[in-house]
Amino acid sequence: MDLIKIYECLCDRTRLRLLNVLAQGPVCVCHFQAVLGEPQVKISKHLGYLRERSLVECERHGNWVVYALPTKPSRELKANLACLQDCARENAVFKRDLARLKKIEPACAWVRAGEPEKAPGQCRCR
Amino acid sequence: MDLIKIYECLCDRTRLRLLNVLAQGPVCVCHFQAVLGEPQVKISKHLGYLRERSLVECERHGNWVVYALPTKPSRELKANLACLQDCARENAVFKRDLARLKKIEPACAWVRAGEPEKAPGQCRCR
DNA sequence: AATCCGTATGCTTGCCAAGGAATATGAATC
DNA sequence: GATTCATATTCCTTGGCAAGCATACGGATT
Repeated sequence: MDLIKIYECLCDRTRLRLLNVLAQGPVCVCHFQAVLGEPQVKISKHLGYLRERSLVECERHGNWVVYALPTKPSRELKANLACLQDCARENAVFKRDLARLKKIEPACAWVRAGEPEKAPGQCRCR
Repeated sequence: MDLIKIYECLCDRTRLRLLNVLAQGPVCVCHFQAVLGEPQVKISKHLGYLRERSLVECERHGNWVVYALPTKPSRELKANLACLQDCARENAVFKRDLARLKKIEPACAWVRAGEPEKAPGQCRCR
């Protein structure tokens, strides 16, 4: 049952926040740290958890690792992510995260534009 | 976050099967045993788990205890149950359960009709 | 009151996940 | 080649849940 694997990923607060942010587009790990305000280990471990279970994909560009939702999600995953989006819309925590993401956006424009060669020497979003 | 409580309930195979069956209407514990083919303890414990977290409600009629989905589910719960239904549609295990439920239906018509006084002296569905 | 039936609860064992501290990796810069 | 930066992994402790066995409970029947 793939469904269970999905629900296991969804039953943690931190992972829900990660997925909610990812729904806006690809994001680099340091952005997650800035947006969620959680320690690096925590973020990295949960991303690893999601990665092992194919709920996210990642790509390395130099020092930076950019995470994104799967390009070809299963029917079940697509349905549940949509449902999550629906539920997140009215949630204070999720909305706050998205607000912080927006503030950071200028610093990570290169990610959104898919131009890793424009990445700055040092992270400027924290 | 109520959402997490919901997902915690959904990340177990047995509980998913219980909820899938309940989506068809109220069901008594002995029916679950017959439909899922799982031991009584297992069924009862998972129903208890769901009950504590308000994903199901129950009502006692003599020896029998009839379980049902909440009469007034939250927005989040409603959305996720609908999503589950959507995902379950094409799943072999879920479909098999519903087929077994249909076979048993005559023996538990009194539940569906809301007529506990017509319950038989002994359970006839196992 | 003794018994039977359907259902629930304690108890134990084993596993897995979360969190944090320290450390490792891989890539870039000096 | 040594250092710096972003990210990942390891080790450890703690807590919670699944499963099964035995037993308790509540209601009906005799």
